[in-house]
Amino acid sequence: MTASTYLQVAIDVPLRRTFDYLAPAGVAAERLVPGIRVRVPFGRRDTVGVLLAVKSSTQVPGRQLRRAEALLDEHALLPARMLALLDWAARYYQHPIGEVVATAMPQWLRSGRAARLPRARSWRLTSAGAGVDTDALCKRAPRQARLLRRLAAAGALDETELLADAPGGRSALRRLEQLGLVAVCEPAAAAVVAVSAARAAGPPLNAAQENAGNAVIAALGAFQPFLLEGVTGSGKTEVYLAVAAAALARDRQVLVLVPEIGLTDQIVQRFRLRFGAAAVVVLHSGLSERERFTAWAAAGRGQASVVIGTRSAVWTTFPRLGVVIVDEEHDLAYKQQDGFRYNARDVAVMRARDERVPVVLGTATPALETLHNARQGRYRRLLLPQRAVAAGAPRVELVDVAGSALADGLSPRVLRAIAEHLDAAKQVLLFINRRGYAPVAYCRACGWISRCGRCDANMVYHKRRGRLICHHCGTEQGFAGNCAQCGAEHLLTLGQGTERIEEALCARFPGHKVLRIDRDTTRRKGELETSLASVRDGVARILVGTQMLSKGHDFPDVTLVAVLDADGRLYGADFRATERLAQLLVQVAGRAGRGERRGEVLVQTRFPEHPLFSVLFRAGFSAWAEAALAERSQAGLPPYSALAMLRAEAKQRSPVHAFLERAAAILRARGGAPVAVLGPVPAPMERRAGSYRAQLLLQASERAALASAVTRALPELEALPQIRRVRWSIDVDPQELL
DNA sequence: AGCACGCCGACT
DNA sequence: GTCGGCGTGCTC
Repeated sequence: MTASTYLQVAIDVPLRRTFDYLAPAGVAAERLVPGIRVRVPFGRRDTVGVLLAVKSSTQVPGRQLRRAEALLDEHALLPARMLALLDWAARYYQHPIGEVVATAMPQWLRSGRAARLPRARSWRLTSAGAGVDTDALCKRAPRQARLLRRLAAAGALDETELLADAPGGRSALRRLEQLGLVAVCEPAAAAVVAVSAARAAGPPLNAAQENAGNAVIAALGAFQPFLLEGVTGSGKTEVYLAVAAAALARDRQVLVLVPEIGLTDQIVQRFRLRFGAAAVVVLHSGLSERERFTAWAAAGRGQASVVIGTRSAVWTTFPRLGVVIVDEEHDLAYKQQDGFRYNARDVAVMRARDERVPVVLGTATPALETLHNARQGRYRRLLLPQRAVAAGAPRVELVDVAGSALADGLSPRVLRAIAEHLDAAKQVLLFINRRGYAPVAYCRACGWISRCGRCDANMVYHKRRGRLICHHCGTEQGFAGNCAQCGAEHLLTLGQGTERIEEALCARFPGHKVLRIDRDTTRRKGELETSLASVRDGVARILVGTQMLSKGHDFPDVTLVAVLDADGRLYGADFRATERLAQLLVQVAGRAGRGERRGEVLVQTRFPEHPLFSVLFRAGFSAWAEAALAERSQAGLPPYSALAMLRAEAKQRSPVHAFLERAAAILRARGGAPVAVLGPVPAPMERRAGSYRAQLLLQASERAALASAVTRALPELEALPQIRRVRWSIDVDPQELL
């Protein structure tokens, strides 16, 4: 080891720099591979960092340099390409490199644990196990019975495949082993998990699906983004499967991103059915650390063919990535809303570029940014025009509720329609974007309202729980209908949420099962699946839910969809509010009539003349989007400009503004003419969870000008004495200006 | 983010 | 007299 070898290390701290170390004593130079983990002394503690580069010189004075203690890996956990992507992401999102690198690694590895995978094992029945009456066992131990049946059917199975879709399977398997009913066998003895021809073929594609799939398949091996536009039911997933099959046939791996956990299950099942359970691994926040590491490592070693995951799965490493698929690319869930505020869809595109592979952005309602890229020719547009199952587009009707007093928020027109569809033995879906019973409680006697003490917001009445709950900070208090101030009874509860709608429908349509689906009814694991099952098997007739119901799920017997509160977003403060509403309305309409019967969509609004409705429902989403893009262009808003938001918050108001005022001065000085510095202004909900919040919006027509202004200004901001009195963050490409 | 140092208030 | 409050400074 020569003295002129320095390790440049990323450490998981919120500092916008790296740290140099001497190599551990007695380590061969060949082992100093960028992408391995190193254990290093850091301040007064020890921590795990990632080696970014090996250098022959350093700016750090010799007396400050310390020696790394140990190398934790033999091979790079993060390959050079991933390190380059992370470096880009840190600069693009103006976020500390150490935290960015940490994002790309499971906690299991960040904490310094060995990167060894548990050895792949296979299981077989013992003779005792073969003699078990699984029907009898099913009563007492259904999970064990299920595993025994699988093994009986397959002879022997790889552990991954055995435990796929088997909740609680790991402990059941352990128990079976203890009982001597199953045993580990050599992998060679296990049935080979072959992707049989029949399995890989899938159903025939229609012409549009075929064209779309072929266009992507023809692009395999080079960078090319595709916008796959298809309404709900047009069969995007079949295109994904065809593309994945082609990539797999070339011995390439596939990354599939989905917006949220709830949507992984169904897509995972379709991929597993097609390619075999062992080929497909899942990555989302519902996994244990061990499971997450196992899945991540299986991808990194090329053992998993397909990774399906939520936002953070975009950082999975692959030795042979072949294609990236981003489902529902417009979804806000791809944007991380705290800490390292990346957008997984945008990272996916950059990732595909680095890896020289195609990326497919699928949606019925493209984000305006994506549409703009397609119009500029940067993305190729693929259309799936018709519904694969042809029932035709649903009929949309606006229900004018201006000036009419509604019984529990339900107009006579909507109630009539519900009765009709129920009589026709169909199911009904109602959307209201608010949980709880009523958004506010009010005392006529003394004027008291259920205000949250820590937020600029009202506390929502949750009747079933008998509580008032603030949806912004979680503060709760008991509420039995009496005024907290004067003790008066029978307070008014104003407005409606899912709970009240549910109650009203139960009263009006006795004999029809009403099912409410929102965060309150699906809090525990598996509850959503149970609810969805009772919709599909027809037990539930009326569904009331928040927008979590609007996504992805296929209910063939739902023929009526009603949106009860579209107006909230019609005049929202955020310039993207109408984009969200347009996307929601189209997605929601897609829930109606996916079976053979034509669906009906009712939208309650006090502004039926609003142009959004006429354009959206007469001319369609594309026409609306073209108009919206023209407006954005006029106003100089994204995608025709770049935005960044500097936010700050503190327990008192004054330090927040003191900091942002100083920051604004610095940015105005450093940014020059191309960068507009707007603010600071209080956040739209200034007080939240006891903190005062304010923000500074930066806007420039050229992204590069904005980026360089921020890059130049940040060191000065960090040196401000006021910065220590606030919590602050920078958000590049903010999705919500709130 | 941690973690330690340092200088002022109510307690075994 | 000390335990501990959180302001300040630093991390190769």
